[in-house]
Amino acid sequence: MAEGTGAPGGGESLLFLTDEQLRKGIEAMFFAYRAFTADPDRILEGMDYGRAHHRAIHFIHRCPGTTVNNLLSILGVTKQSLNRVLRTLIEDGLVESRVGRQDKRERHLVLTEKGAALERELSDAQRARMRAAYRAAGPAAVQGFRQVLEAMMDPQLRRQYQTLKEAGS
Amino acid sequence: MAEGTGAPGGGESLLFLTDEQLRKGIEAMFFAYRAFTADPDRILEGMDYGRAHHRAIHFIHRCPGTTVNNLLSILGVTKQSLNRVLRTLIEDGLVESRVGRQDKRERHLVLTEKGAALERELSDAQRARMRAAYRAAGPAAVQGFRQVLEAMMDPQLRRQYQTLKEAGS
DNA sequence: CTTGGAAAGTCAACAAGGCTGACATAAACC
DNA sequence: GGTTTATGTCAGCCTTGTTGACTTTCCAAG
Repeated sequence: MAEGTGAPGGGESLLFLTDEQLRKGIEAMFFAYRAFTADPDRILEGMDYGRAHHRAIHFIHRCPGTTVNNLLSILGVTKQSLNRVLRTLIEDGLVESRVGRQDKRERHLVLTEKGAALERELSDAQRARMRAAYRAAGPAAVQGFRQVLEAMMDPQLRRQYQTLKEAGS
Repeated sequence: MAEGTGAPGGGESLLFLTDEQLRKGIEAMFFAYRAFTADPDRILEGMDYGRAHHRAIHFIHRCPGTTVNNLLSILGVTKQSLNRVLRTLIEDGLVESRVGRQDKRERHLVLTEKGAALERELSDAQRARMRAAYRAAGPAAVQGFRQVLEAMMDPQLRRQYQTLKEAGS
């Protein structure tokens, strides 16, 4: 509310902050997220897995040896919810659960070769779409894309994202 | 698309298309979408409504008088799924369903004053977050943000988004 | 050594919100 | 009159989230 000038020509225009522009951004997020999840969803349907399995597999791949508690805080779900997903992945031999060495209460999660193969299939599909979008939009747009997404996160989520971001290479 | 160099320094660097960069974009989408839906979810919890109700309310507000079929194709769910949501909104007096004049088979959906009030509360919260993110990132970043999101959509989704985008103002 | 508490697993029950299939009705169209 | 279209509805199923209660394991402090 009370957006200030709105008048064009005043040094740096604030026209990009109008409700109209914000609404377009909101709807773009809605439609883009649908597209974003469409490819992995398509691959997983038919297998007994869903989006929750994809997320677990993704982050276990990203953080090999992570504990259940750590995974819980990344995914933002309850342990009961994660456990159901994790159990099927372990039973099916996609994920291995190793008792911790120092702290034997902890379970360290890693993908098996079979799990890594599925991860590759899923992330290849998701990356292909992302790559096409990046290429079409160009490097400057990509930088802006990431800036806005990061600015949208709550500080706590942003910290988790940053930690992951730095952890990669 | 003239892939060309890949080598740094060669005119336009393609380093933004590495798997590493794509992964960061994917994880940014994941965390940002959580934040994106968090505020409306918080408002709706406690009321008997959920994210599905929010989506219906949003698009009925955007397209007043839209038919059920049109709403279905925007939301991308089955009529049974939408009907469950719509029925409660109509029963609770947030949405009005008017029999069509020309074609009496159609129902035209509009928000009541009560529905419009909830819509305002929800979209105010969502816009506030968006506005903060836009302001922090700046106009150039916002342009890139929208470009990448649009490029990510399937052609059919993009057409729906474009139609809505132009319809506004 | 005992005990408190953290980490993990499990069971039961429930809710939201997707889905399919089948069927009913009314209106429009041919 | 017969077919198609738009809508609504019933029943049942699945995934994925939730809470609450309880157990087991095991580190660590007293």
